[in-house]
Amino acid sequence: MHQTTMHESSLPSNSPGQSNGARRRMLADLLRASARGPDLRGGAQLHGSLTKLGFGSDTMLGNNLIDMYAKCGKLDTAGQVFGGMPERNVVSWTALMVGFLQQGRAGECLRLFGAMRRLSEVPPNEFTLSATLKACGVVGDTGAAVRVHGACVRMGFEGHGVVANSLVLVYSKGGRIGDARQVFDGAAAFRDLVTWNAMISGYAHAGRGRDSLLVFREMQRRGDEDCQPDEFTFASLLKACSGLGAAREGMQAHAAMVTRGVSTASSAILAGALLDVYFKCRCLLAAMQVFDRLERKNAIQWTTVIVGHAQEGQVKEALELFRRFWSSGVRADGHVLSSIVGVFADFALVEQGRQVHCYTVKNPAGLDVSVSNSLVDMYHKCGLTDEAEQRFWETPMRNVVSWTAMINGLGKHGNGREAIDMFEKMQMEGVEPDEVSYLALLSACSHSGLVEECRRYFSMIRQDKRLRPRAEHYACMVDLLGRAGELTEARDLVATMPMEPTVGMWQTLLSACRVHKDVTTAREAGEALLAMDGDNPANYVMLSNIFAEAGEWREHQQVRDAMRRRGLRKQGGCSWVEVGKEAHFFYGGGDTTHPRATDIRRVLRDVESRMREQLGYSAGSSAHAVALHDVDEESRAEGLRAHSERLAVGLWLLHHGEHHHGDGEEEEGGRREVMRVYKNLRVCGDCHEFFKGLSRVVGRAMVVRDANRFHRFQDGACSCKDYW
DNA sequence: ATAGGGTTAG
Repeated sequence: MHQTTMHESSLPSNSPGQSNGARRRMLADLLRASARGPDLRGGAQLHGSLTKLGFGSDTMLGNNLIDMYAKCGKLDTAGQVFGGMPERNVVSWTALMVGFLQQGRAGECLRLFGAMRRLSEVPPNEFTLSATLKACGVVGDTGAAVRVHGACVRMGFEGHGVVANSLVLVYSKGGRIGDARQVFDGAAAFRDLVTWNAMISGYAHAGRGRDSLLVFREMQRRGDEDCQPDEFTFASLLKACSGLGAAREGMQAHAAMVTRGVSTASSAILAGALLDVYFKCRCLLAAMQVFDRLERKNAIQWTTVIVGHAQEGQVKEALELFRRFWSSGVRADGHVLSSIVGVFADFALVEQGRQVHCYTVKNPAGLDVSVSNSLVDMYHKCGLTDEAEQRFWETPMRNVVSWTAMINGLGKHGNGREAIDMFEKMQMEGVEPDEVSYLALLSACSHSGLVEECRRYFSMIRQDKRLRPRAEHYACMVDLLGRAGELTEARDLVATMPMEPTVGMWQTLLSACRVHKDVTTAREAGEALLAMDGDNPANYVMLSNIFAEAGEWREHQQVRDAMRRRGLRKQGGCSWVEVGKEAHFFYGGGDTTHPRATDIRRVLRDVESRMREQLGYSAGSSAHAVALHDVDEESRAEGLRAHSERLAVGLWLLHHGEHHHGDGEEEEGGRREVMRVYKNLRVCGDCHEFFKGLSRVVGRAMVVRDANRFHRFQDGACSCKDYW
């Protein structure tokens, strides 16, 4: 931070021959400079000098002192000065309020406003009211903001710029975008750049990117010289583009920034918004160009690039960036940590997540309940129920999110009864369920096939006056009915529910059609799905597979052709495995880039021949494999051997020397380590068969997490009952 | 004494 240096010679006490009034003004100027610094030492020195000079009771200088101490983060001292003043005016009150507000203590700012109204005769001015409105926004009390708005009108400040700007902001943040617009329109006569920026940001915040762009264009069209876009304008504009996924507008905004000389160096937030827009628009190269050029990178910018890569499936790059971030020494806060743990959860990178867990034990951010919740979720998604539970019970101040993470985790592993127990315990601890926790519960019941319980809880949400079932809750019921084989009822629910069917619902219904081999319903659902989400290759793959498995080769081919005509390609499979605290990635179609690729193939052939001898297994002979690959038998088998999930398992076996001794030795603590492998898509049916046999011949449990669920293989069987 | 921007767990 920039420091203002104070020289002894510049102190007024050393400048004889000045009038008292001139000294007083000079002290005020110097205090303002110390506040800007901020320079506490210089400011405190001035405090001493002005007392010596007999200005101890001066209201203006007292106000300057309050401001200076507040800007230096010394609110206690600012409060002492305030308390010791013989006469306090509106500036004294406002300076202290703004001080609390800027130090993030909005509640105290509001209490101070209350005290001012009750205990003093001093009327508030436009700055007092503006600070109060902002504080209402920070504590999320829009109702209080409306009352303050009333006070503004009564006192004749409504039209004042500062007040209007704060009103626009507090209304748009409080979800009352219509009221914000009304204030904005009413302030047409004295709009300044801040008013425009407030409205642009308000629309962006409310998810109304189009309106945000329109207000920006209107400002541009007027071409007012005082209203040329600055870094604040561009930050909000970019946020709007990002929300819209509007790559072209985002790039235009970036270009306009460059021509206007607004650089990413002028604000870290602007740089962050620019990164965000490029990631949302999937322009990773452009994003990284911006990122690489940043001289100083903050934690949020690092998080944006890490999460941005992960969301594009570029896990390897995300991890590399995380490593760089971790060693850069940039401090991470709770938000950053929970976002990053979220990435590890999505990709089941438990060792990476543990690293963060260890860090949080020593770091104050570890106390953040959101970090704890994300760790609970991560352990569940990595299949480590015990560790998730331990972390859950260690969480202080558990909230509804903590409980939901547990309900969800238990549900995903097929422990529906335990999930219901958790839901009941949560209510006994006085935590009210919300929509998301109900959703977790429904999904847990559905996964465990608890049809009646699921129906019961579904009707409970409808009875709860606070809550309303959303599309996801209906989707869950569709899933449940689909799994139970009640495809007609599922189809009827989709047709009669009070909202439009979502893409996810049709996908769920389609996958149920696959399990229950219902080609008729599949045709209908498939048609609706492709009409809504025709750019997603996974939909074509699912539908064509259903036709193939039913022997409807003509329709199978039609769907494949439609997909090709659209220029869509099946998303590449990718699997990974953690060995030696390092994640190794394999891509579909015979990835030979791993340094031990040859050894891996050898190990897999080894195991396969043992499976053939002991269990009569042969690659590519299962019904799904035959249906899915319309090629000759030998190349079909070769293709399956090249599947990424098998290569990942091969590396695990190689690393643990497991293929040499079938019974394996006991590992530390007498517990045998479980093989864990992850895949971005659904595990292929033939690999599923392969893993069953494998768990038998190596005498070891394995957990495979794919895009859909967990599979636990043990002694020749899998925990999931509904896999094709 | 003077308003404005980005990330956020289930």
